[in-house]
This record gives sequence, C-alpha cells and structure tokens, in this order.
Amino acid sequence: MRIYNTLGRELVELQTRDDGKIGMYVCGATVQSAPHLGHGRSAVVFDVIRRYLEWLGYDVTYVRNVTDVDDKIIDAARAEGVETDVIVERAYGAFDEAHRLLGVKEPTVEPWATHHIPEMLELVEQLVDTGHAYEVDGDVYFSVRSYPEYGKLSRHKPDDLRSGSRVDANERKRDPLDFALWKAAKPGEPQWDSPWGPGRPGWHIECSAMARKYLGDSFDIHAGGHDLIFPHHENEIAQSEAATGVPFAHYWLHNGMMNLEGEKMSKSTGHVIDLLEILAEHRPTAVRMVYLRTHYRKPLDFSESGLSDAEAMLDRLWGFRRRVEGSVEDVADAAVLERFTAAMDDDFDVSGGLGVLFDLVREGNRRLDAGEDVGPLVAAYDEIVTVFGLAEPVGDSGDLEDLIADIARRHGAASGGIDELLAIRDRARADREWAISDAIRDDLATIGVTVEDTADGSRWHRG
RNA sequence: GGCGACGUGGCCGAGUGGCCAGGCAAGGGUCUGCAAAACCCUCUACCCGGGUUCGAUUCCCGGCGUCGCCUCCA
Repeated sequence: MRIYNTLGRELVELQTRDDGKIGMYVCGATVQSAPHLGHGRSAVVFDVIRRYLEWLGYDVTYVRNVTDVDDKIIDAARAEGVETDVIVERAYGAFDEAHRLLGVKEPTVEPWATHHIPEMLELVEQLVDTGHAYEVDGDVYFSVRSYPEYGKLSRHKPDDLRSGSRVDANERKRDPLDFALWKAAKPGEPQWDSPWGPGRPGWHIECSAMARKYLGDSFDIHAGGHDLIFPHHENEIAQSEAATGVPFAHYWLHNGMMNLEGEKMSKSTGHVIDLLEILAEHRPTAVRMVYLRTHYRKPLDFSESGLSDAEAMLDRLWGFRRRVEGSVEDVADAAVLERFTAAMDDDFDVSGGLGVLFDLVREGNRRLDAGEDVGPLVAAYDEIVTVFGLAEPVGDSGDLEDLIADIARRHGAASGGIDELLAIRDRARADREWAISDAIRDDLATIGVTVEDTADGSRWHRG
C-alpha cells in the first residue's frame, strides 16, 4: 500500500514497525469553541483511514488528543467571566456530539492535555538537561537552532523564517524562532507546579508527550490538518526527536482544508459553518458523504448543491441495500473487493472506492431486476460501506412511530402499526381504490416516509 | 519574498502515455393504475503555449489562473 508522506512529500510504501500493528496519533480538538465543518472533515477522513487499516487486518492503536489548556480557552473564559472548565466542557460536548452523529469511531485512547502535565514536564526537563531548551523567568523555550533538522517537515528554512515579519520579537527568547515549552503562570490562569515555578504547558508539547506515552518514542502515523504542518507538527518533531534521539512519527498525513465560497474556513476569521447546525439540518451521513467524495488531501469547497448531491448518492446506495432484507451469509464478491482494495491502497483513494461501490450497486440492481442472485455483491456492499462508515443508521424511530400511529388510525388501522396500514392500502389497490391508496401514501410522505410499490409488494422507508 | 497544492464534460469528482471512472443534473426509452425506485441509451471532458513520443489530459519546460502555509487554526 502506498501512502503520501508529508515528510518527504512523496508516495511511499507503508511499512509498519511491528507486523500487523499500527500506532496512529491524530491531532484532535482544541476545546475552545464549537466545531465547524473543517473539524468534521478531519475527524471523518482519518476515521476512514483507520477503519480501512483495521479492515485490512491491522491492529490499530488510534490516539486522538483533546487540548484543554490553551491561550484561546483562557481568553474565552475571561470574556464570559467563567472558569475555563465551563468553556472546555461545553466545547468538548459539542465535538463529542458531532463525532457521534458523524459515526466517527471512538479512539482507542483519548488523552486530555491537562491529565498529562507530569509527562510533559518530564519531556521538558529532558530537553533542558540536554541543552535543547532553556529557562527564562519561569518560561522554558525550545532552542530551534539546537536541532539541525528543524524545517524538514514544512520545508521552512530557519534562515528564511527569521526574516519573516510575523515572528514576534520576544525579548526573553534567545532566538525569535524559539517556541515556548512551558509558560510561567499569570494571575487567574490555570497553572501547575514545575521545576521552573508555577505555569502551564505551551501549545506543542502535549502532543509530543501524549504520543510518547501511548505509542512510544517512535510510532507509525501522525495525522492532522494541513494547517498544522507549521508550526505545530514541525515543533513536535523537533522537541520529540531532540529529546529521544530517535525518529518520531514515520508517516505524516495531512488532510486538505475545507473552503467556503473558495476561501478557507477558519475559526479566527469567523468564516465558518457550524458543524452541529449543519448536522441538525441534514442527514449526518450525507455530511459524511460530502467529506468522502473528495480525496482527503485536496481542498474541499462546501456548497449546498454538493450536500444535496451527497443526499442523492446516499439514497441510491441505501435504496439498493433496502431491496435485500437483513444480513447475507455469502462470501463477498472477490473481484469487487479487489477493485476496492486497489483504489484504497493508492493513498486511500476513497473517491475511486466509491466508484467501485456504485458500480456494484448498478450491477446489483440489474441482477435483482432480473431475479438473479446478489448475495456476494450485498456482502461486498456491506463490507465497503462499513469501511466508509456510510451504512444506513438503524433505530431512533421513537417519534416516527407515534406519527405513523396517528396516520394509521386515521385510515382505520386499529393497531396503529405501519404493517396494518400498508395492508389496508394493498387491499385498496387491489380494489382499484386509487384515492384511498394515494391518500395513505401522501399522508406518510408528509412525515418523511416514502412508500414504493414493487412487483413484490410495497416497501417503505424514511426519507 | 520563501515553501507548497491545484486547474478534468452543465455541476461535483477519481484516474491514466493509446481503451470504462463514478455521482448529481438533463434528455429519450423499458417497467408501472399513478408515483417512486430500478434498468437501458444519449451527453465523450481534461487551463494555454511549446517540447519528448508512433501517440499526451497523463511526462518535461514556460505561461496564466485559483488556493494554502510562513508561530491563532482540523
């Protein structure tokens, strides 16, 4: 399998450190405000990569962190006049709900930054002891010049960066490029004891410390948004490798940014679409489909029309699967899976994989029309759709049952069940009482239930 | 200024040195009480200019255009 490694900027063969095992670290949320569409993309594309690797048989340890201490969290708390916990809990709740709706699998471990202060301090101490970091008035800075390979991920040369205008001149740093590992406490801020006095961690150190704790000094895959390449991931590499002397992550994966009207979505500019809002207005699986239609490394421009296309794609997929009741016993069609694997093995070409899936659906529908066996195709469908996380959700129909019951009783179905209602409709159709059968169908349509008449009888589904 | 990505049919979006992506939309058919679904057919594209080649959308060079990062960011 070939994957694109940002470190080296090329497609390379995936070689795991341990046969059959993969350690994967994904930069998760800074729980500072509500998630937007871009956060959802990152969560979903790496979820699919993880699911695919697991489907191939790898034992994946999937670590996704929560950063719950950060300048912006402190700012937000101050602005609202509340403790940082309030901000953190609210934002975490929103991310968690979005992940649930999007069908993102739970990580193997979800470490929180504030629960790993000792691990961070240990790393910082190591860096100070080895001369890669220095303390000034309770702050500890990483000395970028002490790590000769600095810039190997982002391809920024320290000398070029130095001339960049946005590097702030902090008097206490020995070099403008140096970044904070530990920040001395300011009044009213969250703080922990350290060898350099009370303070809090810098932005980058938590990922280095937590990846190390759960995956080891060296591990396979580190992933995150493209915008994290510099400085976040560059700094992680520098501080980790300077401390341990061994390579940090072997493969760096970065997802492309979400655009809105051609411009990057970004928290700082307010140019965003709230994730939970869009998930409430549309089927969450359709939002997931939007993410998966475009290759994970490419920019993705969000549009309403793209979302309705995704809805239609889902209807086609699920419409096929509904034609076959329940699970199938058959072995999945080998030729289909081979095509699917060939696409996915090429740097997770999900779009290509979707092409295979839709080909399967057309062939499956054709065979069903012809009365031929579709077992192996349905089995393959189920496998692929599970890897993509696009299976039709089941359950959650409590409200719907009440709505159906109302309509059923109105049409004389004493039980209030949809089966009896459809039986009444079938009788009406047999008697050519079209007004009755159409009224039942129209009434069900008003609550989002679609009735389709086929040669084998009537089917119904939501949406 | 430095580093990087991308430009495919009405729209979205894979991919490939010569032959099929796929989806959505549109038009025509089959089926059907009607509808829906499904199936069949049509719509055959690769920013521009050079070059390499028997042959380039695909490789190389040069333009043009769009976008991202350069210590807030998934």
